[in-house]
Amino acid sequence: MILPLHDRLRAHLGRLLAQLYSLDAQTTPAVPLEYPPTRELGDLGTPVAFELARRLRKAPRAIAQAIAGAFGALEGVARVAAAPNGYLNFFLERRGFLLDRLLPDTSRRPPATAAKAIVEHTAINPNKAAHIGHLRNSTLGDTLVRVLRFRGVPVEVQNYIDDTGVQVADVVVGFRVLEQKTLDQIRELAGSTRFDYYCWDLYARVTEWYEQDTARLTHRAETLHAIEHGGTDAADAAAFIADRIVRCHLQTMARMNVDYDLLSWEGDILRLQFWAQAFEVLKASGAVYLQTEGRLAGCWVMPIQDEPEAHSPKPEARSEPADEEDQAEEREKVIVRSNGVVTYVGKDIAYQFWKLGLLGRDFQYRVFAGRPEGPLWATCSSGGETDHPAFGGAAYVYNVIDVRQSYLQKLLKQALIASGHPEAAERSHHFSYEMVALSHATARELGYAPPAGSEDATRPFVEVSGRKGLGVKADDLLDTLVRNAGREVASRNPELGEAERERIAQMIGIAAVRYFLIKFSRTKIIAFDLEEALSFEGESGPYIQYAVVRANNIFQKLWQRDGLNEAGVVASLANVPAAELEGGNGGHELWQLVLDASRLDEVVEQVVRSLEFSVLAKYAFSLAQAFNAFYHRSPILNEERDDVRRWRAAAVIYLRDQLTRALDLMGIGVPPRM
RNA sequence: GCGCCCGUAGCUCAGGUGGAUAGAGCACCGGCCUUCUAAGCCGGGGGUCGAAGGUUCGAGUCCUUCCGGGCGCGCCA
Repeated sequence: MILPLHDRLRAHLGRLLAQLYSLDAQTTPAVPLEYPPTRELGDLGTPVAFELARRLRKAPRAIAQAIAGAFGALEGVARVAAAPNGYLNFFLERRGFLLDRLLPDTSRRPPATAAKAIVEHTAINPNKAAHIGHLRNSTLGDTLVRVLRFRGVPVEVQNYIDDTGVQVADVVVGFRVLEQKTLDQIRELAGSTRFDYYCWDLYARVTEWYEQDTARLTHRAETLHAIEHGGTDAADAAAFIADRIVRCHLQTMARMNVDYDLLSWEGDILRLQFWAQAFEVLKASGAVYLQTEGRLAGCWVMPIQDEPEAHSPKPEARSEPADEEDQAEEREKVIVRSNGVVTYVGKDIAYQFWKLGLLGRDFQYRVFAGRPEGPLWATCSSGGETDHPAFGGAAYVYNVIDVRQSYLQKLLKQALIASGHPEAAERSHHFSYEMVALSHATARELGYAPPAGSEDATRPFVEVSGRKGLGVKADDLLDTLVRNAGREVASRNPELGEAERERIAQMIGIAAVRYFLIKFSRTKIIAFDLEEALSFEGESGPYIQYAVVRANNIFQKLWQRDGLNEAGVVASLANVPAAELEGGNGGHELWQLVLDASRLDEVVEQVVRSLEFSVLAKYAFSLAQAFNAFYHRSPILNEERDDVRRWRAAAVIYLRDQLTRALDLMGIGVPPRM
């Protein structure tokens, strides 16, 4: 970790600048810290002299020299230098830097004093198998959870289950109308087939069946109504299907190392009348009102501010006088329809209120499944456990949901502001990301080729469609990846037993997908290509795992051959000359490794600030890359100079530990062999 | 029409709150396995950063306009 050093250096420089140039808190410039392009120039550097040059009317170089001259002593900093171009550079105490970081990793975590955050992710309709797009959501969501926890934020992970929606209703129609199945027959089927796969196909068939005769949509409406009111065969079927499919999804996600604290069921939000409660709040605050005229007469509506921050009056002095009256007309979003039924937005507002502790009403809770770490909880409407953890009521909320929902997520924040909770709106984040589409090659493999000359054929990718059944099922993808990884593992480690090989193959396959889904910016559409995702070479999760496995091998052999363990190496360093680390043997490669490895906390800080995980992925990859290059050039086991050997080992211990942590933040484990 | 996003090497993409010589993977070419696992390493070719203006000591990064592409804007969820 290097952030504490940054902080001390900034504070020291801040005091120094204030003193040297008679600046106060207002006028002292921020001190940006960077890494000079080579270690010859320094380990840390700042261009702060450029900023001061304008104000002081002096050359940057002269300012840098003045600061360097007055710098004095700061623990951890060996030397300060003013570069000819005006940069101010710092050289660190390398030996102490590394030794500090090799101390046992206790009490280093920031204390969990921060306020609770809720992260909601996954939220797959419980009517069919999960696909590759869902994996992007849950991988991003789970990585967010891990990264926040690393920063010391207590996180509650929720998975929203839309068990009362159209998609579940459609599968109910498929079973009951299309296939004429009773609930018992559905149950039997669920016990004897891949139920989520079966529903995947059935859902596509129902969609097609509707398209053949749109009058058949009455079945959907009837089923939807039945589900909402309960107590019918159709409602029971819906409940059974949703429960079973959710369990399938949980299994898929468990393979991905994705886990939850609470499953929030939409049915409970309805039955417990969260909306009625939220409606009172919204009415009382005037956030919604009853429209009495126009086409929305009879609806409860919320005014929409299109440009909340556009306060530029646009001095259009010559705007046409009377006309364009309707330009001033406020846009309105319907929250409650004229028939009295609340819209999706309304339900979402109620849920968001509950997440932030603003609703004044709570769910009941049941144990949904047992796990080694403790029960997985789910909401319920009645008969819940009396003893359960406290859920909801968070200070921060992150809704992980794709970019197409931006408009609605914006309305959510407006509702919070309008009902008098601007600070809650400020703490509500829409964690948005772009879609996963299919490359043409992969779509073709799946049996879908857009007709030549059609619009789809000209696009760079093919859109997935659950309704058409077009997409890569998550478990199929994982199976393929694991199978490929298993073949590789077997050919390299023929002595491994089947169970161990399978376990390792799982870890490698998961690393491949998770890394693949993290390495692109959130705002980038991923054109998923099977062949590309199957590659374990180059910039991939397995590449990084491989680096750690190699590092671990070194220490295994060091122990077997020389009886030297890691603790022994670290303990011996105090009396060993550190020329190899300090550049005395020519070159700074070893130190570069240590410095890079120390930056994990800085990278995570940036990741949380920008909510951009590709930064973490690239960081881990470049660390692995640096290690692999070092590995080839600088032996440890066969290094004859004992001091060199020990410092190399020490640096690799630290790098390996940091890389392992980085992988863990991405939900990727380290196999014992590869 | 309005809003959001994308445009960087042949392809796919990175490029902290502007800073030191624009990077990586894949593909292509040439090397490296009696020495800690070749899922690796080393070397090579490859760029008007969509275009034009502007701000700045300094712009791939910030502002404006334009071009090309995607998505969103419902008494659907």
